[in-house]
Amino acid sequence: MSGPAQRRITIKEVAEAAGVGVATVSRVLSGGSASAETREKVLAAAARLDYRPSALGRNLRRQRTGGIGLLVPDITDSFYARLTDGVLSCARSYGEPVTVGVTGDDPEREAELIGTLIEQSMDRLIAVPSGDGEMWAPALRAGLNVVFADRRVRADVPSVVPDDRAGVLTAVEYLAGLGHRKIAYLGRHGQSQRVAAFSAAIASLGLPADRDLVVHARSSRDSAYAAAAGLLQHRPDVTAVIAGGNVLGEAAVLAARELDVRIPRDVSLIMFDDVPWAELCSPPLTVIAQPAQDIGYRAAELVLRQGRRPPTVTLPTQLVVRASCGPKVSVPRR
Amino acid sequence: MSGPAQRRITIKEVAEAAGVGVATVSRVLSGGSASAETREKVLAAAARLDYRPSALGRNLRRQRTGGIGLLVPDITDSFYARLTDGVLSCARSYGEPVTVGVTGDDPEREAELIGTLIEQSMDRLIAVPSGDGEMWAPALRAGLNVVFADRRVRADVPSVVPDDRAGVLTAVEYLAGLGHRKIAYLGRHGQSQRVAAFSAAIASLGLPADRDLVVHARSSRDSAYAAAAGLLQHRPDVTAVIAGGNVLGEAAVLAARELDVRIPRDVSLIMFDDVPWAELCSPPLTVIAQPAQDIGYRAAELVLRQGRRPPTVTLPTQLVVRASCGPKVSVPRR
DNA sequence: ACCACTCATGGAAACGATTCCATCATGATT
DNA sequence: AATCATGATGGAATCGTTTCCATGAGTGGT
Repeated sequence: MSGPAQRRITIKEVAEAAGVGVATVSRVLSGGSASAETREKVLAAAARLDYRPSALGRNLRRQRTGGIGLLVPDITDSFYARLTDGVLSCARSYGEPVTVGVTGDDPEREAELIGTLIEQSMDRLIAVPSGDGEMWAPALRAGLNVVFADRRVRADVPSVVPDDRAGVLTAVEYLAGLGHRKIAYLGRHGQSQRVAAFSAAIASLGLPADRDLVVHARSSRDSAYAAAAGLLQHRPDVTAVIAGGNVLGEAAVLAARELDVRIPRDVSLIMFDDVPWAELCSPPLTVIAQPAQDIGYRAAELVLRQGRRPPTVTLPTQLVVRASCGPKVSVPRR
Repeated sequence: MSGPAQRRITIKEVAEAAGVGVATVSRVLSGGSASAETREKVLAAAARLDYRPSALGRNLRRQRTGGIGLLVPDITDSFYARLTDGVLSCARSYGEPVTVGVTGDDPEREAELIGTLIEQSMDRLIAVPSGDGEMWAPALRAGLNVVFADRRVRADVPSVVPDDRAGVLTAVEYLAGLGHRKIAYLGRHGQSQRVAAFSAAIASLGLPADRDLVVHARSSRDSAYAAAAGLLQHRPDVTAVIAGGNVLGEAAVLAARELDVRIPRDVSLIMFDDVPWAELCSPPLTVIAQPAQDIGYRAAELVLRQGRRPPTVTLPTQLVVRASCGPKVSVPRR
């Protein structure tokens, strides 16, 4: 099927064809100094032979692999897909390849993937961290150039995150303004920042604190559905739910339908992350939009442009009001 | 910030620590023959020093980079995100890293990305091809091990594709059974297979052929919306639309709303690719489900397991009836 | 007791690039 | 005219691994 796998042109052959030494070829091709005459000869020979320098040789000598590693919990989640798109978009303009891994929010899998990346001598990594900060100590000690995206678990690693505090506060204030007092937060693991912001917001508005009002799911759709259904079923007193991501939001809508809980009549719903279908949904979902693509792009910039790196870049979120929130019902459901 | 970038342990140091030669270490670690005694010494030394072989050195020597390249048109599109997930899932079980690039369905960008991959000596590639078959000749000649996914543009390259013919036929038959005769296909570039299948299905059912009933969009959401709006606006006689992907379907629903065309009363809609939100949509969308994840998984298997490779794997699609199709209206719109 | 044969073992070459360093030519300065 | 500075150039070392090949030890057979 495939041909005789034609051998690759090496720098030695180019040198021979141009009648110069390999060192000169290398210099010309990587912008070193050379006389106009030899430069031309080398360039001509390289073009004629269609020479492509092998990244393998270069990387071995340079002791580092170009390219970026990217670790996301779930590429199927629109938020992380867009984040990935941002990374790829920035990396492309630098001509850097990106190696993607999905962690499923499992610290063990994450560690395994980091291991693979280190084995490849990859020295730049963008990650949506699953585990706690401790886990990253060995990777950092190995000289890995890490940037966190979406979540921040260590102060000594540059991070690009959405403004969770403001986003949560906006959502809670909006719901409180509608008269809601029992507001639940439906989140996934790894959102400690947001849960903290949620509790703070609840407290600052003088609403009743209740630890059971934050529910956690794992990263699968099944787990999200179970968490949403559990919340709606066991807490008929909550009148508003904040879903901490589009998968959670989707699960909440589905669970509400199944349980015959109407949105927004019976319970109001705000979803983190604006996705195209939020508008198509019935009812159209009120959301806190997050700049997923920007987060990825900025993280890639940070990891590619070494040097002065701000500890944390925080990107604004935005409340988009549609039709999934209404005034508090006067009598509790059921 | 980052520490003194501790130097990497090399095989030479392990050999020294174990009191053997480097060749022996290499043999032990890659499963060659060695006496039980030395094997143990080597393993102990490697463990003690936390030795990780450098993929760089290995790859240079072996003249090939492990890992898989993956080229998709748009990672933001749920279909390709799921396909990617399938590839990653299979690759993970082999411990192979995956390098992802997005082509935007632009043959030029695609060629550029292939170049980058070849530069990395990557020799395995899974691609959703954007251009025509010709484009791939150089890559194949370079000894690249290619598998196509989702689309098949060359007979001499193994491909994993959904059963477009059956899927389209099912959709057209379903709509015809509802009484529709003017059925439009809203597709994107690169779907020549499906367009051919569409024309064949129309013909086989004795429906009027009309070339203008297939409309093409580029891969952006804007382009999809424009195409959908154009179709609905200029062809009030079509009573049913088949959208060739979830982005197109989304655009069709949006455009229909904007133009006050009601689904399914005014026009019926079938969307290719089942996505979670299809059920949440108003109305819930009737779809032709495609096994996106499976396509990716199978393609990865094919590219990883060399040897006997079937020319084409075709995976079944499935009609999922929801609420976006109705009987043909008796009077044309407007 | 000698030969043939197997098997573990380590030295060294190879992969393809970059880069240090020595060499040589040329032009400028004393 | 001799010396020095400058700059272009090519040989060779280097990166970390795998693998070829030679060596030596040990075993069994005649």
